Amino acid sequence: MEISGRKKLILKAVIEDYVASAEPVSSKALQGRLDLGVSSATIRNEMSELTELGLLEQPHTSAGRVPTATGYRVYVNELMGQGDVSREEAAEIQQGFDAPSAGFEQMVADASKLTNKLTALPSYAMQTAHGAVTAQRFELVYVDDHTFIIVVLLSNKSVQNRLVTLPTTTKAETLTKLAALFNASFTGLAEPELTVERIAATERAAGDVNGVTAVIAGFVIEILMQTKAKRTVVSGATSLLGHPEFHDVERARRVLGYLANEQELLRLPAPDSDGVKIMIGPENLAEELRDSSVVVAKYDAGDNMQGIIGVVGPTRMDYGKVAARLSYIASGLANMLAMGSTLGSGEIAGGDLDE
Amino acid sequence: MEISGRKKLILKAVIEDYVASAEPVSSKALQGRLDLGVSSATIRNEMSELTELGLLEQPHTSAGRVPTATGYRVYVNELMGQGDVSREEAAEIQQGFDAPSAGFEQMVADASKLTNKLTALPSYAMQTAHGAVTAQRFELVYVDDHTFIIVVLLSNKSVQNRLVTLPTTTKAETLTKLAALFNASFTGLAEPELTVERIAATERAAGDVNGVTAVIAGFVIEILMQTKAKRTVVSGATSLLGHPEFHDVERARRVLGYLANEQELLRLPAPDSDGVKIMIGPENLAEELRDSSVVVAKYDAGDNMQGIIGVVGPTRMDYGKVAARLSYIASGLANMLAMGSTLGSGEIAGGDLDE
DNA sequence: TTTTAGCACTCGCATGGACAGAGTGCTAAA
DNA sequence: TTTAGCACTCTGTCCATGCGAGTGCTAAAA
Repeated sequence: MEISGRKKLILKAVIEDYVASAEPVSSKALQGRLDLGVSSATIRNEMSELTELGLLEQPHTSAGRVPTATGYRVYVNELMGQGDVSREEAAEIQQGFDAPSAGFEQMVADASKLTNKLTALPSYAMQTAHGAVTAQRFELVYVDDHTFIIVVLLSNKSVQNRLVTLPTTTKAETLTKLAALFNASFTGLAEPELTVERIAATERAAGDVNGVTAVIAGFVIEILMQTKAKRTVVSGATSLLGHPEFHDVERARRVLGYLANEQELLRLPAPDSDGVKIMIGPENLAEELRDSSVVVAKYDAGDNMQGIIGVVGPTRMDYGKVAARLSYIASGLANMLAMGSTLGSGEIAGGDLDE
Repeated sequence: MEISGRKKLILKAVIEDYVASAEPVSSKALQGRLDLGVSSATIRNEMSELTELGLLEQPHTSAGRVPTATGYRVYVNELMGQGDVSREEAAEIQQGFDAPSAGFEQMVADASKLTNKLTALPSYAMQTAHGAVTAQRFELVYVDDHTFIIVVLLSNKSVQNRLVTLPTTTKAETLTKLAALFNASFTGLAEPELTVERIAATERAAGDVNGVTAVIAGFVIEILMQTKAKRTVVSGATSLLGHPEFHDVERARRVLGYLANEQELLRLPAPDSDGVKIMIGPENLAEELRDSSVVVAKYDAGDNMQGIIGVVGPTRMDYGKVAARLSYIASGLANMLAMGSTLGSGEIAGGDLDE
């Protein structure tokens, strides 16, 4: 389909006006706005054709025009300017990342909060590793004869621990021995490879009769499984209610319900590579999002770590601005994570030791 | 103020009818419901007096009656039956607690989810320790020359860790020595007692020139501070929208905004001892909750651990039922936590090792 | 003194008509 | 191809009307 330059200008103007005002846009309003040197009747004719092309629609016969999902799509693909991030926003983002945060999960959560703040839209984020997560290093910390701590360093650089209290007695030497055995036999293995046979072999090697080996192995399996089950964090779900399209409670509830469901969020499509993906209205597979839009950025923080961060909002949103901020935040986050994995978040705490 | 038995009966019936229907209650409806052997006119007279007493009110002159906050208060204090937990619900709660969960934080979060499910109201929960949290045990796990893990067992039985990566080299022996020094000098101390002098002393004792001691101490301080900053978890905020009083988006937004703010939630009053506290409408100090109610239970899980779990909802709620479920869940949670700290969550994972 | 039947009264809410305003679509001329 | 002009359509608001629910009051009954 071929659409004239003027039609494009008009479509762009309709969308930008509508995004700003939430009101159907009239031919007269455009005439004032566009300064094309043509009358409102001409614009009316063009709008009428844009409507036939399925890019605009009328809420009712004598109302102005409103973009359709297809209209937004054309806008996003061809017409929209590169949104930019203002100096103040960039500063705010920097500041958001400068605040000390404990561990990768926290950084991702902070980035999501920041996104919510800068877009006024609910934001979601999740971080994943390519391939399977394995244990890299085990440690068993003796606390007392009935208590010890399991510490596992995972291949995605996250550290997990469990406090174990048992009725049976476990000596410090036993733990030392077991930790060595686990480090020898179970590092680099993914969860399904921790078979009963291997565990039994370790138990024999340790000369363990109390079943501590099995208990520890159980926790390790649990940890690996929980890490495999990717965690999603959602920030600022309530912001949705600030947008007029969600003043209808039922509609808001559908989307908020969707956001509250981690499993669903995981199924949202992500960009193929680094960059931003935009899904407009009915382009969303999820029924609940059919009248909303999703903008999501993917980032790669090296070291086998990657993740996505996105927002959900009304189809009437400033896609350029949102996409720009999102990708700015995503790359900032990627930097922070990459830095964290080489320089250590030690930097952060080391700085202000004395207060 | 003295109110007759019949007035009490009528007040109770008005409240229970209104809670069920969300519609103002008429004298005729009560006549059918109560079977007092009196006419609607008599009931009307009583209702009129209850209105003068400030226990009921009329939305408009010719409407039925609706309870006031004071009315609910009298109901809660004197009239309401002991809500009970059905067999199915008890089973569901049990089941909710049986699911394996990792660590105390997770158990509390699960209990909050369960509460949300059983009350259809947003639920919040937080766990605190009496007095200051101190470190009980330190461990430093060597990963490679530039990487190690700090593991701290806290007095509230939670284990925290940090992965540290430094540009400088730190040998395994150094870490072992440092861990011993930290265990000797810093256990049992609260955050403000980790003074610069003590840290410097440890640094000298360790012969540390690279500043690792300071980095570790920094993390420990951070961990203690974060633990002191109590964490609140909120579940099912969206459920609020299911109640007709929150079909007004602005009103819903106020309360949801409040719930999203951890700092605010921390300021909510808690019951003085074990038991349930109910705050009705304007009894709430927080402006945002002035037209909502809060029901909150406190539990004590021994071992210096205690916490609260509560719900926020419309003043029109079934206080008896909510309070009963809440205290049932709270005591279940207390049990689980107490068990966890003696028998170990080891029990949980130990069970199903082979699948 | 308390209860009750009866009735007038009030108020909310739904319905329908009238009207103004916004914006379009179409036609005929430039 | 553009435009001026005009008829047409649809929304939103206002007002009047009527209905129904429920009360408050009064005067009689228990």
